[in-house]
Amino acid sequence: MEFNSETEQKILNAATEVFLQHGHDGARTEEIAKVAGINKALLHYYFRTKERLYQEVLNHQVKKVISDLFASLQPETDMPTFLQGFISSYVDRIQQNPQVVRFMLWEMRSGASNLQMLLSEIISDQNSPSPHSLVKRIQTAVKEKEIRQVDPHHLVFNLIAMCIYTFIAAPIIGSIFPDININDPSFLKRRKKEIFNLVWYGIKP
Amino acid sequence: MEFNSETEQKILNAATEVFLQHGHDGARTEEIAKVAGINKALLHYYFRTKERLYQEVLNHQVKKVISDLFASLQPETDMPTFLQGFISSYVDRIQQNPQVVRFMLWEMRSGASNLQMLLSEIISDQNSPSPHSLVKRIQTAVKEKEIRQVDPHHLVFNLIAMCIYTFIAAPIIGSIFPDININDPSFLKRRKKEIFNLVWYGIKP
DNA sequence: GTCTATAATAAGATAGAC
DNA sequence: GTCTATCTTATTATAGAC
Repeated sequence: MEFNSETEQKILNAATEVFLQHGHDGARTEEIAKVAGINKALLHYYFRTKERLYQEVLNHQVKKVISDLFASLQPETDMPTFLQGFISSYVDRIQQNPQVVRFMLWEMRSGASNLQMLLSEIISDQNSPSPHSLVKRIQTAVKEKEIRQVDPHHLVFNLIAMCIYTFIAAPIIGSIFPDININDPSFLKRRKKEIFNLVWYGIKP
Repeated sequence: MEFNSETEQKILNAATEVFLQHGHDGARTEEIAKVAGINKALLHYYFRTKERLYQEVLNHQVKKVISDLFASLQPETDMPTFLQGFISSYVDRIQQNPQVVRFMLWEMRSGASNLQMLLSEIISDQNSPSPHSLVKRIQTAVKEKEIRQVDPHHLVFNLIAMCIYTFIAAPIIGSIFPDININDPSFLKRRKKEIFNLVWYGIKP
């Protein structure tokens, strides 16, 4: 197991910051170098091209997003607790780092075959939890009449959608409803509660 | 009232296509010219710079997205019909043109002050319907106990989130659940039904 | 109005000294 | 390993003929 040199890591961190903010096309290697506190030449020394550096960042971020998403699932608890836990921890995570989602949704244009493969790999790895765990927990709940008849996939989509939306649409929301402050703790609390209520009343038997 | 020349319009259409796909930074004026069937020089003749052309496109698209979103609201109908109408027409619109939403969410980084202003303008225009109409319809429903106590803003966020999500996350969803085809009519029908059921059961008194 | 040719600049990548 | 200086190429923008 080889460890990255400190410099390599500094470049990776800087690249992550810059790529997440500007995307692949908007990112400038010069800015990455500047943020890392080094120069372009050294960047090329470590990563050869902008493309390779981008792939490293993308790879790492995608893995992190997926595993973060399902790391905190507690399938053994009853449905309301399970939902509340998922919503709460997921909203917190997104709020702490909304850029990742914005970045992924943008860069994932249909036809990004490298990403398709990357995702397939991650999902098929049996050790790590996957969206399928979430789907399965809901399927079980339906079968045991813990909740009403509902399409598990669509419920998963709906949950993720609601947790994500306000944070990636923050600038829009801010312009349209000036009195709402997305990052205010009271907003967060409210948000979680409203999502949970809608979903729980929406699916309880 | 002056009308755009045919060529000007061809360039605008091409620019829209290219900017929506690649974003501001990824778009190339040469590609725009090619798609429009003209050359770069003519593009500059009409729009002077890439920046101005971009602003035209952005301006037009943002206005369209907002007005489309609320054009089909029918506040006079009862709540279930109202919801069903909104969900159905909104999902259809997004599905027909998911790129616009992806583009807006991406380009709206916090600090895009030109956009903030643009949105404020559109919203404050009393003639056109705004998100506030949707909020108001829900407020009324709460007041008249047509639905349970619910935060109108959050319900609006939730509705929009669910309608949008699957379409901008289509590539991700495709990779994780290979057996789901977002553009299949049966998926669309299912999607609308599941959103409506979750929301209606979730808010009925 | 529309084109070809070209200038001006920006950005990625490399050579070579230290 | 790290830097400065430089090359090469891509991209925006303009000049000038038709």
